[in-house]
Amino acid sequence: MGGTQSQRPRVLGSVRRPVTRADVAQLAGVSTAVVSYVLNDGPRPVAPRTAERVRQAVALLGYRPNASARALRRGRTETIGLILGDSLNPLFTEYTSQLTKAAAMRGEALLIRDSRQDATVEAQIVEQLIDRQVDGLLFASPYSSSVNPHALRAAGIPSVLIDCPGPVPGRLSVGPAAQEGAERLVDHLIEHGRGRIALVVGERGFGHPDPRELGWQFAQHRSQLRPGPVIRVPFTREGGYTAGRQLTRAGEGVDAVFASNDLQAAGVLRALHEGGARVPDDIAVVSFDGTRESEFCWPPLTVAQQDLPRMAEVAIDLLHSEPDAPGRHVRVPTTLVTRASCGCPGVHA
Amino acid sequence: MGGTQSQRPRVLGSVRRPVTRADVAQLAGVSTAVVSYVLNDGPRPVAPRTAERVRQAVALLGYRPNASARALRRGRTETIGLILGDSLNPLFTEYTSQLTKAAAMRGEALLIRDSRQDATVEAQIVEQLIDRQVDGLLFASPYSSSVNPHALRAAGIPSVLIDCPGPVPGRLSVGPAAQEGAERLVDHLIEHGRGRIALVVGERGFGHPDPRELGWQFAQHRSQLRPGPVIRVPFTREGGYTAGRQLTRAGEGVDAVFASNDLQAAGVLRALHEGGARVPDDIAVVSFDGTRESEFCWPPLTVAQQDLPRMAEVAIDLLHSEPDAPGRHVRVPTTLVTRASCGCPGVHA
DNA sequence: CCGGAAGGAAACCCATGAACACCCCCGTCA
DNA sequence: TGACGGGGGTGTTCATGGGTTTCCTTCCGG
Repeated sequence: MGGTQSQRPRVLGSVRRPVTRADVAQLAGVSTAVVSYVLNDGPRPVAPRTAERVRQAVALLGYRPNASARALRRGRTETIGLILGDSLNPLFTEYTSQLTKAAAMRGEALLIRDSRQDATVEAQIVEQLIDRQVDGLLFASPYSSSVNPHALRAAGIPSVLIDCPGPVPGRLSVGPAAQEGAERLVDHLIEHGRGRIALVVGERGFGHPDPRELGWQFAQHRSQLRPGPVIRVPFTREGGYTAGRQLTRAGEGVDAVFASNDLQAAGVLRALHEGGARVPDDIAVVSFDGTRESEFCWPPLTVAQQDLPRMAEVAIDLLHSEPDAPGRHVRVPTTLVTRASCGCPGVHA
Repeated sequence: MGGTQSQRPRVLGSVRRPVTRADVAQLAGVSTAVVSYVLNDGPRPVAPRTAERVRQAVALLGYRPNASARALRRGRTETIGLILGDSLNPLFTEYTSQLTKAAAMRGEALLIRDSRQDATVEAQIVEQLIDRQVDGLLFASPYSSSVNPHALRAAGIPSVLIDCPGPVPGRLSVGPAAQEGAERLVDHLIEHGRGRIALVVGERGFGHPDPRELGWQFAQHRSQLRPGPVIRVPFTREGGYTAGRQLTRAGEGVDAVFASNDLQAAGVLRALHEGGARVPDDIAVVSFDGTRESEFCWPPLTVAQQDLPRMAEVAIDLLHSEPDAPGRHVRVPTTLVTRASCGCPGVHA
C-alpha cells in the first residue's frame, strides 16, 4: 500500500518500528533463542522464571511474531489455496464458509480464487498460489482432476478434490453420496404418485457416469417406470430456466422435475411459473444441494441436502493426511429434506 | 502439511530442493543481485545481454521467487484481509468475487473471514490477519467502524469500509447511493399507483440515519403520501419471512413492500405466497441490492441494483491511496432494474 | 588519469533451532 | 576429606531460509 516500512514517517520520539523478538529478548534480558523457545513451547525447556519474564516482555511490548519470517524459516505458511469453478454458486459459498471454519481450527487461512471453469485460468491461478507457498490446495472445479496432479506432486503440495463425484486414481477427494441421494429423491416422487420425471443436468454431467443421473435412472427402473426426458443445460439459473421453458413447451406429460442442483432448480421454477404451470400440483420440482436459497424458493424446494460441515472437515483432514498416501475418496451421505415443491401430502408450505 | 521441507525424502540423484535465486545466478554466471535486478526491473539497469542470460536461466530452471522471503524483505505480502459480517449473504458473495478480481489486477490476494457480526470474533480475526502481515483490511461488517481504527493506525495498516451507509470521520469508505436508490424505487411504486408502502429494514438499520429509510420517507413525503408501516427484522431471509407474515396478518391495506435487501425480500415473498397474497397484483415487492438471486425469485424482483464491480474497484483504489489521507466516502449510484414484482405495466415476468 | 557503466560482496529483513558454553551439583576415588 | 570428572539443566551463539538493496570494486573508453 502507500506507505512502506522504510519510508514510514518518524513520529517524534516514537519511531514506529515494529517490535521484533530482539526487542523482547532485550527487555527480558535473554537471548532471542529463548524467546523463540518460550513462544513455541520447545524444543527445549526454559526455566519457569525466565519464561515468565519473556511472557511479560511479550505482553508489555505487544509483540507478535512476523508471519513472513516464520514462514520463510519453517517452509510452511499455514495457508491453503481454494480454487472454485463458480464462486457465485451458493453451494460453494456455503462450502467455503465451512472450509474456512475447518481450516481456522488448525490455524490455517484460505486463499480463494475463481477459475470460472476455464482450464487456462485455473492453471494460472494454481501457479500463483504455489508462488505464494500455499501448504495445500483444494479444488472444486471440473478441470482440477486433469491439469495439475504431476506439477503438484513435484512441488510437494498436497491437494484434495472437493465436490467430487467419485474416486479419481491416485488422488484424494470428497463428495456427496450423490447416487443414493438422487435415488431417494426420485423414490420420494414416485411414492407420491409422480410417474414421469424429467432430469435436468449439466451438459457434461458430474463425471462419467454421473451419479445423479444413475440414481435417477435406477429409481425409475426399480419402479418399472419409463425414464423421463433428460435435458442438458449449464449448471446455472439461466440453464435451469432454459430447461424449464423447454418442459413447459414440450408438454410431454412430465409431472416432476429433478434438477441436479439448486441453481438449475431456481431457473426451472421461474420458467414453470411463467409458463403458468402450478407447482407442485401440475408438476413437482426437487433438487440436489439444499443451499439456504432452496428453502426460500417458491414453493420451497424438496432437496437432497449435502452435509457441508462434514465434507469440509473431511476435506481439511484429507489435506493433512500422509503426503504419500494412496488415492482415496470419501462419500458423505445427503439428507432428504421435504418441503412443498414435491407436493407430498403432509408438507404444508 | 504432513511432509515438511526438511524431512522430504531424498530421491537418489535428485534432492528435490526448490530452485533459488542462487541457482539461477550460478547458471547465468552472475551474482544474485543481478538476478534480482532483472526480475524486478530495477532499481538499477542491467546490460541487455546479461539480462537475457538471466531470463534464460530462469526459464530453464523454472525458477519462481519465494513469496515469503520477498515479503519478509519488502515488508509487504501483497495480501489483503477482507472481513465480512455475513459471508453467506449473496450480496457479499458477489462483492467478494469482484474484490478478488480487482485485487488480482494488482497482484494481490484476499484472505477472507466471517465475523458473524460478533465484535469479539471480529477483533480476533483482525488480530490474526495483522499477524499474517496483511497489507490492508477491508471491512463489510457493522462493527468495523467502532473497534479497530486506532490499533490499525498504530500498526500502519490501511483500511476501507465496504458497503458503508455514509461518511465516517477519519475513515475511508465506499457505499451505494442508497437514499437516491430507495427514492427511485419508491417513486416507481408510487408512479404506478401504489399508495401504502411498507418498509422492511434491519433492527438497527444501516447507520443513523439509515439512507434507505430516508429515501423511503422522502419519496412518500414528496408525493404527499401517508408513510406506510416500518417493520424491523434481521437482515436475513428468515427476518423477511417474519416481516411478511406480519404484513399478511395485519392487512393494513399495504399494497407494496420495500425490503432493504434481497435476503429480506426473499423471505417476504415466501410469506406473502403462503398467506395467499398475489404478487404483484395484491401487493408489490421491491428491494435493494440486485443480486443474481433477485432475478430468479418469484416473481422476479424489481430492485435498486448496486454496482459491485465499480464499488470493488473503488474500495481497492482507496486502500492504495495516501496512507495519511483524510477520511473520505465514495457513493456509487445504483441502477433501477424493473422486473415483474412491482407490477408496473410493460414488464412481463 | 578520470568518469561512468556494470556487476559483486555483503548487510539486512526476522524467526528458528542445532551446536556449543556454562554452572552447579553429585559421585567417585585417592 | 578434597580434587576431579560427569551430566543435567539453562542459556547463548550463530548458521540458515531466500530475496533485496546499499555500497564497493572492476574495467572500459576517453
